[in-house]
Amino acid sequence: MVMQRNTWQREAVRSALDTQMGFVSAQSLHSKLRGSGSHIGLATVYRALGDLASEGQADSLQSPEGENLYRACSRGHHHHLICRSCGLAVEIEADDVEVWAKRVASLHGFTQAEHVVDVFGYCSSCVAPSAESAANPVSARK
Amino acid sequence: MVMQRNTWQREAVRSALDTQMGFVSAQSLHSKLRGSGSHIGLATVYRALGDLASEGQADSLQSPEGENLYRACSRGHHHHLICRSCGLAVEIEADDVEVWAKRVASLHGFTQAEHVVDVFGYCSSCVAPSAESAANPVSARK
DNA sequence: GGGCTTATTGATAATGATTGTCAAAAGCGA
DNA sequence: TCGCTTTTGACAATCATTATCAATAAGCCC
Repeated sequence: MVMQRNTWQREAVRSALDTQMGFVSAQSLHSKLRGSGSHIGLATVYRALGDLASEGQADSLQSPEGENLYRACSRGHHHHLICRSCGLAVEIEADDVEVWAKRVASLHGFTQAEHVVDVFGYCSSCVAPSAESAANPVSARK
Repeated sequence: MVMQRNTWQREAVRSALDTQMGFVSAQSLHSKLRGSGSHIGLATVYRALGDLASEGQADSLQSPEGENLYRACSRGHHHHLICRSCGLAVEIEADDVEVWAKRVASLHGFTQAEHVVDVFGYCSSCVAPSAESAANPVSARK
């Protein structure tokens, strides 16, 4: 087992993530840090975020555009309601869904089920862009 | 409006997708096609898949590794139970989840809610790799 | 069939996020 | 402080995907 060392870089990433409202990409967190004086390396930000995520201190998900987004979070498994405009994320309870996912999986003979459940929308502050005329909302996949 | 022309390439992609058990990436569909003689271009496969997806003739989702996966499918909105090993996908009904997602979204003042709900696991043919010893299952994100 | 117009193709370059490399720098226990 | 090891960071390397653009081929009218 490897000894984990404490570096100011790791702290910088952790606290930058803490001050963040919603989910952020590694790239934008890196530029924010650079913007505030720190000259931390990009690879380091990626590493730190990856570590935080695997330690359970951060939560990660993929944006519809395929970027990996992170958010500070210490609690266990849960899901999010994410604003497509400002990135605001609300943690939501989804016990029903948990149960449903497990049931569906075993019903079909699947084991070691994991699930991806996230809801995207526009929060009340970010009113939906031109309501009806939005014939092609962001990330319409189907 | 633009006129849509019928090319053998488009057909090739469509039928290659049809003969596919589960979800495939554009890349692997391209190599499959090349492997069977056709010398269709990669960009064309991407374009064809994108078109199929936006016409509703194909279904798309992101793998945990960040690739876009496609599958032939003509029905409306639904979700999948996907085998992490062989890619087999079972379409699952999730009316409860639909309702839940809408309710949660409006409960928090979110509008134009879309959701991502997919369950990954190992199908009965692909027994989970060394059951218990799997301390680090594929795509463990948290 | 013969042209004509224009959508489509495909080889390749470009992009953009993420990861690998490796020498230099910095933790931390002694 | 010393020395051993983990980390860092600049940069190169990957990898999926998209843009470019000249060459090709569909659909159509004759």
